[in-house]
Amino acid sequence: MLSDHDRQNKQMKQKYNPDVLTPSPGHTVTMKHVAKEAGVSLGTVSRVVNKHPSVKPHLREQVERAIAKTGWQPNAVAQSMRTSSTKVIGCVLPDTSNPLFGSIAKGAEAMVRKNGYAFLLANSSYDTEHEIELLTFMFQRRVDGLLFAPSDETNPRMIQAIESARMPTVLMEREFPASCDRVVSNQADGLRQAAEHLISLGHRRIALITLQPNILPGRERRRGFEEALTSAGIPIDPILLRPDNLSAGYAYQQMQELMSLEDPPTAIIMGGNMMLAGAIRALNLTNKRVPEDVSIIAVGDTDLAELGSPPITTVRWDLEGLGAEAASILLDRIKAKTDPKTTGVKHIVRPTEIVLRKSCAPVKIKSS
Amino acid sequence: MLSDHDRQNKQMKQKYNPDVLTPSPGHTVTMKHVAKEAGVSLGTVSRVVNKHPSVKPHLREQVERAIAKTGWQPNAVAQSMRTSSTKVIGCVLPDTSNPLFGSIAKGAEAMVRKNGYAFLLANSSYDTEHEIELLTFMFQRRVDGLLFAPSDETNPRMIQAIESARMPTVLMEREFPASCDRVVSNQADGLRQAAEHLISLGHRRIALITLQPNILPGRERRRGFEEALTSAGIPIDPILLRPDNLSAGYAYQQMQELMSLEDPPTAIIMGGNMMLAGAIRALNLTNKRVPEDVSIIAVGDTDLAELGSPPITTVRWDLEGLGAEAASILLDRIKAKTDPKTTGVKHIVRPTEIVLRKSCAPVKIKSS
DNA sequence: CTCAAAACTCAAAACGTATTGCTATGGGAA
DNA sequence: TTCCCATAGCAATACGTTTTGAGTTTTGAG
Repeated sequence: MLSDHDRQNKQMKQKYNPDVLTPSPGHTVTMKHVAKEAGVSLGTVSRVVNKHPSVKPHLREQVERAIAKTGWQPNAVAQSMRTSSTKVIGCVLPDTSNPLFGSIAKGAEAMVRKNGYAFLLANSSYDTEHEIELLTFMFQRRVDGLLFAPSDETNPRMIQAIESARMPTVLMEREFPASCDRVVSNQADGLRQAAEHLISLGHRRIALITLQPNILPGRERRRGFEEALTSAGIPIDPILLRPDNLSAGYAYQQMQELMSLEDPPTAIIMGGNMMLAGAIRALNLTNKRVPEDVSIIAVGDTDLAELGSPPITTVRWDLEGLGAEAASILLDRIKAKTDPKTTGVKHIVRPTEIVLRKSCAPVKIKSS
Repeated sequence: MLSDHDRQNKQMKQKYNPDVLTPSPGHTVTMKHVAKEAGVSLGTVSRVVNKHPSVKPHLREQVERAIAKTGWQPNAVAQSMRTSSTKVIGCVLPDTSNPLFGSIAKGAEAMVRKNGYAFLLANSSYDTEHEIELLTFMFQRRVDGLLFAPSDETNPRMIQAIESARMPTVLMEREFPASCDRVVSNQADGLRQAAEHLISLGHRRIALITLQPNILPGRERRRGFEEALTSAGIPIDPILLRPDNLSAGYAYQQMQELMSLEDPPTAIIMGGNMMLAGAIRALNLTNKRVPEDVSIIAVGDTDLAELGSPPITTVRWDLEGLGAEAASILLDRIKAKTDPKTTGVKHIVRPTEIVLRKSCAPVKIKSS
């Protein structure tokens, strides 16, 4: 006699049950096929796959043969469904074609993959609204965690969004009032080194072109710069501070303005990794020579800085390492299932260093 | 009276059913919560969400309020499960920190995102075995399609792997004997232009440092180069052909060898986008001047080429556009559900161009 | 040789959504 | 007023896994 349920089940079989299907090449093969092939139940197949100890060697081998024969591959979607863990780390960056973010992404991706997670990448094009959309996008995909470098830390909508993002998040080169783990490089110190180097060469009129203060590196670079000047007893001339943008175009334009000042700077720090190109373009238009007429330091090391002429002194730090460490912290968070709100945020600061090349010279004695 | 199933169901409710749970902040909120909140059935919520026409405005609004109130967000994992489509495009590249691949990735990612898909990225580090693993990784995650640039087109294991990969795939800058859509740039033409330019300047001893022939650009660059020489009636001197690797280090080393030949080339083409840096390093060690002593053309445009001194003549093409077009073709494939094996492969060739700068000069009259 | 405990295996439930019949709830026509 | 039809809404099912609670077999001791 058949119970209600049996009948139901039987009917189902007639329509859908893979038991009766030969796993033809076109059809997807599931654990059911494997179970059928091995003459064993679903649960047993599962335990073989997941290396659960309590399954006899005999059966285990039988199942493994069946897997090989059917060519079954686990379906990560179904696994995610069942375990409510996607094994995916999301990563939202402004622009991965900027080698700065590209390298961070690479380091993060490697770490993420090494731990068996997948790496879901999205560029925001420096657009806060887009970033907010991407946050919900990542949440809807139920990523297990998020690596994030927002474009504007001060935007209230962004602050609100990150506060309510229901996923473990690690910020990279950024910080928030909200309690959020973060890993950053010590830009203040890098700029301090750069400024001190110039000061030691006798420069007193030093300009800084850098990012806007609504993201951490913008603030920190300025802070380190100003601290170095102040320590040396050099007053800060606001006209030499150009803290508004990170593009090459901005650097190009500010460079021109600075050089045409009536009392131009004798040294300029390019506080953004794309800026060197803009600066060189601007310099090419003038008859100023580096370092004879003006000393230059770039923040962010590149081929152009190393191999251009003259080679440019830069501030550099380990981008891939930063991405990797951020990923690592995130994975720890996920594994430990702890919340920064209760456990306390993790705040890593990584070193920066100055690499001396040929773009800085002692200041020329001013006609006095 | 309760049927078996009802009892079962009831029991279930006592244990798990969200109906009786207040969707507390910690708990995940599902469509069930929304249905409960709206006093409506699950199916109705689904149809509201999916904009199915047959739901009264009154109810629709009610459901939307419930969604807003509960803060429900669709679970993409469950959607993938149900629809057996993940809306994810996988992308496997050798190394995204190489700006060549980084730009391709960026263009692809933008296109993919624009179409509502997610972008799953993985670097293979130029390792074929790793690439094979990544193929099965991508399959297990059930990506809807794959963008791929393998590191070795000739490896039989790779050929086998790509043949049996059960997902729509578009190759970028690569080709396979297997029937596979692909989009490539016209490297042969680019190299032809480069070689012809040098020939027109009187050069006859032209060297080519380029990638190994087991990937398409390696073969095509060499082919274009040799065709140009042959057309001009210039014999090909094997000693000037260095087709083995794409790294800066290789270029550095080959450059040194070439320059110390007893009959050195008067012009050199660097057929790899990372090679210029190596070449410049090598040149910096010698007293050779560019372009006076040796003319240089680089394949792949970079800041260093544009802004170094002298600025380097290069062959360039639209990387982001290439990535975007590859993604676009893949998405079309997915939408149309067609198979290259039956429909015929799509093979896009995109133009390359030469950009003339200051690194090439007429050949010096040889002492004769 | 029997029985209790231990060791395995199995069937079924659950994850959150989309969809398919089907059942009511209307409204309109006769 | 009655009957029928169109249609809005509902309940149930399936997607492919993992896991649990409930058997069932094996083992070892008495």
